Amino acid sequence: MTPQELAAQIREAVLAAIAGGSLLLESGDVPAQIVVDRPKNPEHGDWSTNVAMQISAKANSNPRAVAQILVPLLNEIKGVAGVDIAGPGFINIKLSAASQGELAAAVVAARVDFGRGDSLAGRAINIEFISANPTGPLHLGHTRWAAVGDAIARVLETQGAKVAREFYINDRGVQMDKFGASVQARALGQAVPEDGYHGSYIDDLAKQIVAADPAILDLAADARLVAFREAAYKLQLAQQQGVLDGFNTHFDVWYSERSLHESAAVDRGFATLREQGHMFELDGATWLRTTDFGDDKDRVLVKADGELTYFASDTAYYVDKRNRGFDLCIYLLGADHHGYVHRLRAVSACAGDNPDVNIEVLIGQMVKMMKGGEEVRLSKRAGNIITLEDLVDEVGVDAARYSLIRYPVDSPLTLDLDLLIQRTNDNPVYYVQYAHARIASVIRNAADLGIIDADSANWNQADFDPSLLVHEREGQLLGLLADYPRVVSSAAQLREPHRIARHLEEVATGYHRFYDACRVLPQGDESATALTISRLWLCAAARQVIANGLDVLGVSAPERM
RNA sequence: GCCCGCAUAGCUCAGUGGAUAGAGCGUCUGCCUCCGGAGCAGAAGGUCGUAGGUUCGACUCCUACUGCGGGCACCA
Repeated sequence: MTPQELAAQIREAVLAAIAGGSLLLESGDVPAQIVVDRPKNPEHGDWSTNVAMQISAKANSNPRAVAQILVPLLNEIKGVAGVDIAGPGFINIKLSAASQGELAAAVVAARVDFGRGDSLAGRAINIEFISANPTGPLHLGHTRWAAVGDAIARVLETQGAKVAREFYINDRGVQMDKFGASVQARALGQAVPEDGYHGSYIDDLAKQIVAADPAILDLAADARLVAFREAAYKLQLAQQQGVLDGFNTHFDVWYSERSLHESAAVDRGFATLREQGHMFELDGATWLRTTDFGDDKDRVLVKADGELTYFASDTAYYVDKRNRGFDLCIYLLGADHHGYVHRLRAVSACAGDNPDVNIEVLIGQMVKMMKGGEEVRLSKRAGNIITLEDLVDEVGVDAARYSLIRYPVDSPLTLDLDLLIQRTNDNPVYYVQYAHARIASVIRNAADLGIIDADSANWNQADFDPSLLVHEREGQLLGLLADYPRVVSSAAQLREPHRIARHLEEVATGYHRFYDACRVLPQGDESATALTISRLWLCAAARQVIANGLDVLGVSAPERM
């Protein structure tokens, strides 16, 4: 029995108590979702519910008295082995081994679908992240979003949402010109302007461009600058795309700011805002009255000199996303952009949308890196850039992704490179992957011994007797596996994939503890028993949950390490 | 000045109103004739920044304060 099924049965019991007159309550007062949690203390049973405390006030009673009424009804539920009242009114439920163990077969049968749900079915979600200028390599802040943004997209997809990962290419404006001028300067053997780009990658780009087209040096000055800018742009964008591909982060849409302007999307965006009545003229400029919707000042769209602001692009871009059919636009921004939250929400409102429904802005705090006990300073314009590739070269894609994902993004993150470089269980990704590889090894050995087929898809469920899984640590492991779908669902709802990583670490611990206490395969001249088979089912279920969870994080689940 | 985030063990950090606040690292102590020791078991280590409030119940929600990080543009 899954906790979801148990919750539904508890709800039935409460409704039955109301119908029978023992609880003086309207059926509408019963929460739609009964909370069923795993108690921290195993002595408190397999599952626990606080429903008695939730409804006691409305029933004009106290929680323990309500619990007393419910206990006999809960005892009637098939698969429930015991019900206790504890503390202020918790109801602790113990399941029979058979009922709890059935879950292993359910997991093995569901395979990659275990943990998926439909709470976001039918939603079209656009999630925009990284959106770096194509003027340099991706740095650590981008890398955090590459890992977390992709993981959020994957988590949303587990709940049935149709998700588009989108990268907004800031390929318009003075930064591009500075970039082109910097590359050109290096190609001509000149010093890069003070406010230009200084990394050694600028020299590399210059060399590549000249090597591919030596005639570029003979162009007239104006044309040459443009040629360098465009050539460097193409190379740098391709470099970012290649790096993200290797990082297992694949975008569905690469949206160029230039194309936004070329496609008249800006005009369409302005038309929408004008219809809604929030644009106005002042001092020769065109403004959006974002203060109507909580911004602290109104924002300029068109400057007095006729130039569009960057904010105009942002505004048009939002309207364009909505016109492309997305009912929710998620933005992942760095902490240095947090001032944008109010104005982006105001844009949504000015366009006639509901900011609480159609837009969501998540802010990721800074990533710091320590090396040799000192902070490594990050600077995009200075040479000393810590890039995505640097991190991956040092620790690999899996460890890089995992160590960035396992923390919530709203607190600053300090990565200790010296620790991450060590391939030890200082980095929990190895701990989780090790559990997966260990299970794979056990099942491989079982197949080699002829006990069972190597592929759990071919196992016969009739051989599996869940009632044999009576060991305390088998029960704890089953409980952790049963809780996985709820963890995924809340991770999706809260846009917090780190919850999955943390749960996988618990599952890995649960498996290692089980493995330590419960011998799976026969030893010496013993032969396989029904218990051997049942434990192999539990192993396969644990392996499936770890594999599914790692997949949501975009991290590999190795058969061997 | 205003806005956003954070403050939990020596360190790095989990903890979506619930029971005795957890993990890893570090320190100390145990467990390999046998399925992967990248493992397991145990010890020590906490006024959850401070003060109020809401609640049957607060690390969690609200208010103020203190400290730390980041941000304020007709820049991009």
